[in-house]
Parts: sequence; structure tokens; C-alpha cells
Amino acid sequence: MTQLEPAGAAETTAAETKLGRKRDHTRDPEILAAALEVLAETGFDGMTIDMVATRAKAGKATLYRRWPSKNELVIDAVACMKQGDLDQASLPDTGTLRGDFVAMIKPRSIEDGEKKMQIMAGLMSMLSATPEMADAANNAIVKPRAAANRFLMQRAIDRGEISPECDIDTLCLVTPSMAAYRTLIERKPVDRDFLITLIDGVLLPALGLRGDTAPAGRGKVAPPAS
Amino acid sequence: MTQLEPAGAAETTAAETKLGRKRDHTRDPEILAAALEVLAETGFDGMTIDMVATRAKAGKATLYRRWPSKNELVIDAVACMKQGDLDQASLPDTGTLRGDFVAMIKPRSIEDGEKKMQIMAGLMSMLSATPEMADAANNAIVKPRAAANRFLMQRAIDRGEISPECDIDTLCLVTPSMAAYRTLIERKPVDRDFLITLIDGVLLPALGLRGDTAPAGRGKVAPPAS
DNA sequence: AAGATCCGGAACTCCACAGTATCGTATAGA
DNA sequence: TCTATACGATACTGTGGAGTTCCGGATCTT
Repeated sequence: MTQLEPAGAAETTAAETKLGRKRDHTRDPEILAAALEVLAETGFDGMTIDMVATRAKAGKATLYRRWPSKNELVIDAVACMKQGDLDQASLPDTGTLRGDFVAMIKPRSIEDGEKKMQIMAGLMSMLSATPEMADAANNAIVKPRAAANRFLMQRAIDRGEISPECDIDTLCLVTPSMAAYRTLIERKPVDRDFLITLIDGVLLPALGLRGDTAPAGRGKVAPPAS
Repeated sequence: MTQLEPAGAAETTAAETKLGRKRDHTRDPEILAAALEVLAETGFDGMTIDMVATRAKAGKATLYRRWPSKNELVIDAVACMKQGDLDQASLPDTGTLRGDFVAMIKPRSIEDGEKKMQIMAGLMSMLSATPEMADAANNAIVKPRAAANRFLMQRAIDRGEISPECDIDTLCLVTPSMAAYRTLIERKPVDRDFLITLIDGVLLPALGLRGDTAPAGRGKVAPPAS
């Protein structure tokens, strides 16, 4: 991508020899965060470099000293996006799969997801034209959540709660996909009720847990719905 | 939306009295079709009125005589989008739910779906800013397919194949949502294998049909995976 | 201290596109 | 035939944003 000066008689690396004030790299994260905010609010095409610079209290020239173009700035911003608390270590472990899924529903997590979806919507228009952007978005937004779901389900397989025949690679994408549709196209909130509906109406039944013909008790959430 | 001349002393409707060459309304569908093509290829922001006019072999002024702005042209194009063959009358009826789902996988249908997804991607950037566009896209692209799925599942309930407790209102959105994710973000093809995986790995298990612990035979598609 | 480079800020160039106006031509009604 | 309008084509205007350049001031190295 960036081949560095193959020139002949440079003393060291020519990058070592630089004089003057050093670039303040502590500002990079602030600028990238500002870019993500504007991106979520206006979308990629509505977003201007001036907006980002103003929001970050920086000069437009400063941004262009660090990123060669708007495209690269946005790709970097998405790629450097910090995950929520989706590390395996911080995932819940309640003993049952349903308990784990429900424990993942936290206001913090919902809010985080909504913002990520706004960012995804803003990026959507350029995903077709810029595959590297599609990869960055997928890696930063969807994959971590899918991996968390897969981890919980694999653990349920390991302890014998669900069958190892289950297609968890497909099922771990159900929640992210349907939450995206609900946010981006239906424009309805991805709230606790919706997520519980997904867990009890799709995920657990597909894994062979409850949901099947519901013997008697109040095991179901939704009423017969006229 | 369009209030017509409340003027006082018009002979008839004043729209009747018009002289000269009449507008050729047979061209409207061609222009809207051209708009959809360009939209799918370049996205809303990359699309220019000139592109649409050129593609439709029409003058730019002609487009502006019929639609007041680019926004309204696109909204109209999406709203007037013709459905594929998703009428209840033309849906398959094989006697089993799996048979019906599989019978809906046709090259024609897949191709149609891919194009609609491209259109959806192109619209995504303006969905937040223009709710009426979000509704138009939802009604034209996703809802018909969800309705077809719901119809097939309701029929399976009626004939006793699956339990009436199943949350078919949620489940009918699984395929459209996950196909959208696969096309738009993962950029993988929504082919027959993928759709079969959804049917056998998510939908049917969630409805209480097969998929559960697979007694013995080679009922599963994927091997145990290392 | 001196020179080099960074900073935020603002003015600037350049270009693409939405929307308008004008042209010669084609087609409708009177 | 005459007039009014729609047509495709092309030229034009206005605006907005990407990317560049310049400035005075700050910060680093030597």
C-alpha cells in the first residue's frame, strides 16, 4: 500500500531525520470519534470534512495531513471503532443458554447497538463500491456480536444443553441480522421486548429448547394473538 | 398532495382545456425503470438525473416536467416497483412446509431478490432522513416476501403440520433479514445452498420440524466440522 | 536562539451535479 | 393551417463540498 522511499543515499530512514514539532497523535482517536459521530448522524454522503474538523476542534488541513482522503478517514474510523464489552471473558455465564442470552440484554448494550446501526446505515451506500469498507464494517459491527452468540451456544453444546448438530454458525447471525432490519428499514426500536421475542420465538426453538408445542404452563410470552 | 386550481370562472376543470401535444404517459414506466436500474448500480447519491434521462433515452427537462425533484422521482420509482410472482395464487402448494419453502427457490426469484437488495443498499443512506422512502422501500421490497412466508406457514398451521403457538410474524422475517445481511454486508451470494441452510438450520427447527437431535441417518447437511 | 514542522483557522480553487432555460422538432386540437 | 404544448438535446446558472494553500502561533530539535 505505502511503499517508502527507495531512494539511494538517505542517511537513515529519512523518516527518522525529521525536525520540528512532532505530530500530536493523541488527537487521532478524538478525530476518529468525531468522524463516527457525524457519520452516524448524517451518513457518509451527507458528512463533510468540515463537520468532522469542527466537531473535533481541529483544522481541516490537520485531517488531510493524517488521512489522504475522506474515504480513508472513514475506513480508519470504522476499523478503529472500539467494541463494547463482548470479550469472551466479560460474557455472562448463568448456567443456561436462555439465561445467558437474556443477560446480554443491557441498556448499555442496546444503546451501543443502536449507534452502530446508525453508522452501518450511513455506510451502506458505499459498501458496494468499496469492498474494504464492507469488510471494516462487518468486522467492527456485526462479527463481534455474532462471535459472542456463537460462544454462548458452543458452551451450551459443550455442557450438553443443546445438540451438537445445531447450525450455530448460521444461528449466531439471526439476532444481528434481524436487529439491523428492524432498525434500518422498519425504524422500530430494538428494545428488550423485541430481543426476548427473538430469543423465545426463533433462537431457542431452533436449538430444540422449549418453544416446541409448549406443553401447558405459561412458557410462552406472546398470547395466541387473535 | 396536489390540490387542483380552486380558481373561480374556469369553464370546465381547466385541466380539460389544455391544448397542444399531450404528455406521453406511456414513457413514465420506462423512466421509472431506468431510475431503478441506475439506483441499483450507483446508489442514490451517486445517481444523477442525467444518467436516468440518458438511460431512458429522454431529455432531462422531460423528467423535471413530470417529477418536481430527484427525491420524488426516486420515491415514485420505488413505490411503483413491480413485485415478483409473490401473489398468494402463484405460491407453491406441495403439501409440506419444507416442500413449499424449497419450491420458492427459483433462479428467477433469486435474481429478482438480488436486484431488490442492490436497490435497498442504494436507498439506505436516505432512509433516516426520509421516512416516506423507508416505508416505500419496506412495502415494495421486504413486506411482499415476508407476507408470502407468513402465508405458507399459516397454511401449515391450518393443516396441523406445525403448532399454532409458533411466532410466524417474527419467523417470516428471518429469511429476508438474513438474505439482506448476506448480500449487503457479507457480499456473498444468496444462492440455493444458503437458502436451504436457512430453511433446515433455522426455520424448520424453530417451527418444531426435524432438525432436533437428528436421530441417526444423514439428515444433516454439514459435517461435524473438525 | 534558529530552523523546521505541527497546529487551528480561513480563504481559495476546482468540479460535479441539481435545477432552469432555450433550441429546433414533433404532435395534438381548433 | 395555425397555435399551443411536449419532446430530446444542449447550454447555462448556482451551490456545495473535496482538497489545497496560506497564515500567525506553538512546539520540537540542534
